[in-house]
Amino acid sequence: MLKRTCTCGDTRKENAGETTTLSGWVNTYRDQGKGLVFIDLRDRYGMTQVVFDAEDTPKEVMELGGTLRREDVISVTGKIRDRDGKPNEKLPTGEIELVAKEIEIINRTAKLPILPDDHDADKIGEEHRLKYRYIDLRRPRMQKILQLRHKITQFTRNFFADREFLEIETPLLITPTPEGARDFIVPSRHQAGQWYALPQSPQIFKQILMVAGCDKYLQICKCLRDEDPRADRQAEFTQIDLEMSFIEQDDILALMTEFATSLYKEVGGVDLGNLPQMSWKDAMDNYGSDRPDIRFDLQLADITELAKKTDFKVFNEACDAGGSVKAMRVPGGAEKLSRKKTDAYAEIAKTYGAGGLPVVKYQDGEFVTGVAKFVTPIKEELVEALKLEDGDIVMFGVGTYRVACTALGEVRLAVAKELGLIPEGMFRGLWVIDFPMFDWNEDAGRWVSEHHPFTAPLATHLDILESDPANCLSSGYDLVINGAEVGGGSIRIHNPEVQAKVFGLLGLSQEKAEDKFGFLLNALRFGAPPHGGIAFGLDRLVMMMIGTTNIRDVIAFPKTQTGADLMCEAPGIADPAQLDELGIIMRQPAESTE
RNA sequence: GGGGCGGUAGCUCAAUUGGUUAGAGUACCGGCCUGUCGAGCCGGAUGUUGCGGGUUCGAGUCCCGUCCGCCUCGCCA
Repeated sequence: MLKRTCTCGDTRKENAGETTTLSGWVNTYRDQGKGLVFIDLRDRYGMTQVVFDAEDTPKEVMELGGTLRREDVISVTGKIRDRDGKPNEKLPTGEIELVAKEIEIINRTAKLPILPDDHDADKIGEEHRLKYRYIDLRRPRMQKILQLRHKITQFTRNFFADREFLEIETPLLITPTPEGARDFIVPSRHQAGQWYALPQSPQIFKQILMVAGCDKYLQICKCLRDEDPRADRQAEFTQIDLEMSFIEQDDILALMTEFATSLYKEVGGVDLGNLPQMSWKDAMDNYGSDRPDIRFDLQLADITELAKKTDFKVFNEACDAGGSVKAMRVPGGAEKLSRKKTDAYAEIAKTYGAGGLPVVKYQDGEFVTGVAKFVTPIKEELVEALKLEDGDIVMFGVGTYRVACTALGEVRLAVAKELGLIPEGMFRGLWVIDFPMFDWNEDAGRWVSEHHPFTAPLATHLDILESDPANCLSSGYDLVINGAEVGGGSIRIHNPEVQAKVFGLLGLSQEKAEDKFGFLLNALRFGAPPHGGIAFGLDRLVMMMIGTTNIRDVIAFPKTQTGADLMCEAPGIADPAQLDELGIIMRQPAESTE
């Protein structure tokens, strides 16, 4: 094999005259006739033009050059030539070209299903890109993403290694636990009928590492949750997982702020600024979300008390049921937002559980259209409360507190997008803190953890943990950037009695808690240090820095919405002998007989 | 589990009201061309219209079912 002496990305003008060998894929070929063929040779590092020129290239090499097609793999040896007055300004190597003297055609390509060209690859159906991932990943854009992802993990390892964190692996085959996401399960051969679970996160293990005296832990690890995916969510994803001992919330937030801001600065070239803290309540109240996008203003106001004074049935029913009425003033919205638009926003509100989206315009000192007749009686107070100005539009979120907030919060995002209120290229982050410990789940008829069952209540709220769980706040915290949750964590419970109380509130009997989490409760009994930590979503960090909303773009081998890997065709059929060994009998689906 | 969009040549798409032989660009194949750089020009080959059924003289088009992909609600401690 002709061994390469440099890559397709690093030859420059000053290398002119040198003899070099390049290896790579034929990105494109331009056959000018019998005496002149150009190819762009591509590898991970870049692209270099190779020219087969009858005046300088041996005849047999010339002939082979003419047969090259896109994505053939070759090695070429030749002399670097200055292109003088005719550089290709699109390429870093554009000032030179390699004049072919010797060629080895390593592998011809079969007829290509897709082309790895950034120019048109974004139009290719994702199904094809996933099936032929090895071709798709050749694209410069995908290579750039893989490299960025590597830079982020390298930066992370260095940052935390410099601060005494130990990278420690935790098991993939663990025991199924109640609470949380649906587990992927794996059968045990030695103990037929018993099952491992794949970890939803290394949560309990990293806490036990703290009990084990490891003090500072880091792992970049896969987490698996058998739940339906979304554009920004995949059943199999990666976390930057951290835990520390003998610290308090502020210590973690300070260190993680330093990590996040320096990561964004040094890898992303972006100034995150400082990361303000906002309580969960303020986030919900003012932005209608526990992950507020603070790149633009447009805040919500609570007008529940005012709404009670109206005769509007929609308001009254929500208020009578103990719910809320939220209002959002859109400056100048009366003209900018047509009926068609506000109808579309109503559909958004409905998907988040609201009955609709009452709307009113404020023009010439009067409320007009929509619910004008219902809110006119509270005109003065509403104008005052929302600081309304002529030409504004007001939208209302109505329902339970969470529905009213989130429905209007989602409309807020849609309006901002429509009106172009979100500045391009801006990154704004914040810490959301003071989460509630619990959320009441009507279906289950019990409290469920807002964060997870190991999250400690705020020290100042420990006394109301059992007496008033609804108002008990936790020491949880989320890092939110541009309206996306990129990380979250908490101070953990390190006292077995407190942990047992929380399990109790979650409806776990003492027996079941001991059965399912006994190893954690046990560990806490043998000298557990105070500890806490955080996990960042690596995929989300990469997505944000690369500017994509598609998580599959930042994963080398992602899965589809039904959990399939279209390239390797997972999941697949297991051999009956394998199943037999595991003691598994398939219940034949009725319709699968053909 | 629910809602929405899509599936036609290797790829990206078109195809009128249900009507002739399902077209175009690109990739591929052949030819021409000595400075291209998304090369250009000329020609060629390429189809289970996702799959199964139905309506009809006639279905890519209409109906039913089903599979796959994407977006989304629920779900994701």
